[in-house]
Amino acid sequence: MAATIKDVARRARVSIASVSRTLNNSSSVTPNVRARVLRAASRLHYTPHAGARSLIIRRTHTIGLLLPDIHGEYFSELIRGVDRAARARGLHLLVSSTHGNNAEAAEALRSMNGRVDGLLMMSPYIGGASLEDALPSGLPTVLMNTHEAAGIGAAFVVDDFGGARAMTAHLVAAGYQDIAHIRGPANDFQSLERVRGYRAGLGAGRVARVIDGDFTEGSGYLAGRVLAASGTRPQAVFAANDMMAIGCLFALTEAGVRVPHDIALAGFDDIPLARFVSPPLTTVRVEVAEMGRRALESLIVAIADPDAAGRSSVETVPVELVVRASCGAHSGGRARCKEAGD
Amino acid sequence: MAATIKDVARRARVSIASVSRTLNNSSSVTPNVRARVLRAASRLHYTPHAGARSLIIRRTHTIGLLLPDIHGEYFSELIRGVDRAARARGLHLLVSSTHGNNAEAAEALRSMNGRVDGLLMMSPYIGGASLEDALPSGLPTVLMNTHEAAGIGAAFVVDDFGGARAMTAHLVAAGYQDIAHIRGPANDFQSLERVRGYRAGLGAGRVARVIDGDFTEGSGYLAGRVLAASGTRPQAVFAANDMMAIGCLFALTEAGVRVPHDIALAGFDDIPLARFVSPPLTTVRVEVAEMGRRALESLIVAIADPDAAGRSSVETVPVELVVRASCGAHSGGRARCKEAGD
DNA sequence: AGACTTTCTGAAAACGTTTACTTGGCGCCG
DNA sequence: CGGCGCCAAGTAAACGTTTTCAGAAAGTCT
Repeated sequence: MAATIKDVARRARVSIASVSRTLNNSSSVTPNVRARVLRAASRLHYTPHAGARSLIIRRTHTIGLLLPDIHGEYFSELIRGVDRAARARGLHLLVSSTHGNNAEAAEALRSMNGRVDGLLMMSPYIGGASLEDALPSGLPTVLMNTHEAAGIGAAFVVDDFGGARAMTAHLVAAGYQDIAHIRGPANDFQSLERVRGYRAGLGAGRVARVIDGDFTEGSGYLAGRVLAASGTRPQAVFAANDMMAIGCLFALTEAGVRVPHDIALAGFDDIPLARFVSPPLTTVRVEVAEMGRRALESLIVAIADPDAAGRSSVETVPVELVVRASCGAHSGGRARCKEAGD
Repeated sequence: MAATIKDVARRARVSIASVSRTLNNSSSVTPNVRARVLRAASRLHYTPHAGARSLIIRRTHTIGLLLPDIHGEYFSELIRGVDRAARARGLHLLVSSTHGNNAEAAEALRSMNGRVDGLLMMSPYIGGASLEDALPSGLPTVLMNTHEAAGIGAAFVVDDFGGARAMTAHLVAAGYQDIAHIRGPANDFQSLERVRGYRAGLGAGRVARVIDGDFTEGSGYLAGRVLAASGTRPQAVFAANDMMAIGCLFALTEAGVRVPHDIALAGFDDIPLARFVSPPLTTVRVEVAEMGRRALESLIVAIADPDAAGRSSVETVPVELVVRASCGAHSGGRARCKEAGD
């Protein structure tokens, strides 16, 4: 159906080589030939077949983006950062999500081979077959938040441990004795790091109290219900991500437990939503869009210089404590506390 | 670097045809040959080159997704809907954003030719060159919320007019006389439809009051500031999308104007965030993920049956009024009623 | 005016697959 | 015992490009 370069050549009464040359103005062609080709191409609505083209020039101008999920504000932000950087470079994005399933991830990897110039992957999932051998060999790859970071290529990992420790320490410093933690899934690298940070931040005297969750709002809600009904309600709750913190906030509010008056609350990630809930959520800011941008830049240099790709540098992405009203330790004591406005 | 089918063939001492046959188990091969091929393939870490493969089988198992932007909850939801449906069908997604720039869109379209089996496009931008002739001919396409919907293929358009009219009518029925509208950008199809719906919903007696915006939270904030400072403050504000409504809400709250007590507020889209702000936002629900899913399904049938693609059916996606506290007309009459939903 | 250089164009190979066609070996039946 | 069909495996064409190489035409210099 679609016109090929042959059709254009035939119509312009030239060889396909001349068509190619005019369209890429690679080497000089006679004005006459050029005009004929251009006219034929536009008449036929000719659009080069990018697949065939990339087969021979060995460049697709596409990079693969493999994420555990593409839903939610966290990944949306990440994609945004990657997309901006990619578009600035004239690159396209082939996205895929693995849903924590390593077999699916391997399958996605296979089908990306020959379709992308490089790969940006985030795979915090732990367990199952290693990803390393599923990776098409020779494909430049940059990892994000992946525990197998070493040995593949460049990698960026968020300072989950440091952030969680700092947040816990902050709550401790604010005077809370009994601080609970709603954790993420057990097979998630970041989740583990945050638990570790929480434990480290508690210090020696305090006892850890960890509630299971899975990073979803629903699991946070459940945890909140349990906490509200519990006889031994903690003084503060630190959720391993913002969505769980928000779910928890809803459960608490519903149960008549006021945040931060009755219980302090904190999250992790600083998703855009965090500042919109009431009270605004104290959290740990992760510049996830920025991480995406940097990861892409790093991938680009790895693509340009495949030899140096061996140096597997792991870069830590810093995080920042964002203190808002929900933890009760807010400096200014903002007037916009909505929980009183019933 | 990466091994090709030839390398496998050489190592297994068979022809490349036999390799292909074993790997796709298309026709029967001797157990002996089969074993040799499999062993060689795994030894060499062979992964088929998807680009070359799709060149000859004329199928990429990828669909292109072209959106004005990929940022924000609205598009995130849309992508989610498309992604789920695509992954259920074993398809990949090649995403691109146009940022309201039709030239960029045309460029993106060109480079998608030969890389995708079909195209899912949302292009509410009005003006500039028509998209119709930028479309690679013969590429199955499904449009969403695009004013040029006719003549290209199947299309889905949200009932922006109906939703806006219903919302305005709701505010009128709630007793508000003076209802302002914060509109979206002037060159956006949906934006225009919503203004039109607003005007229709006002009815005969009332006078329209339209404030300019551009669908961003910032523009809503500005509008809110203007309104709060205005001597003739309206009784209700209907923003053309939720993000502007939320920006407006912040400006109003900051200026000490209470919502809904002093002024009613409503948005459009029902993004996830809408129910989290306080007061929860009255809005018009658009099942945007569902639209994405349906659009993809529709695209799949168009791909499978390219002949019938000519029937350019335009399907209207229904919307639904979601009344929460921010418009002051909530059933219970009090602001604290929490709207259920997920 | 002849040889040499320059410039443009076309033929053909290459990219990595799939697949139609061909070959050759083997058993079966007449 | 010879032809016939069958089946496995190999050869080569095809997909739509880019690019190298060679050839031809034209211009330039002595």
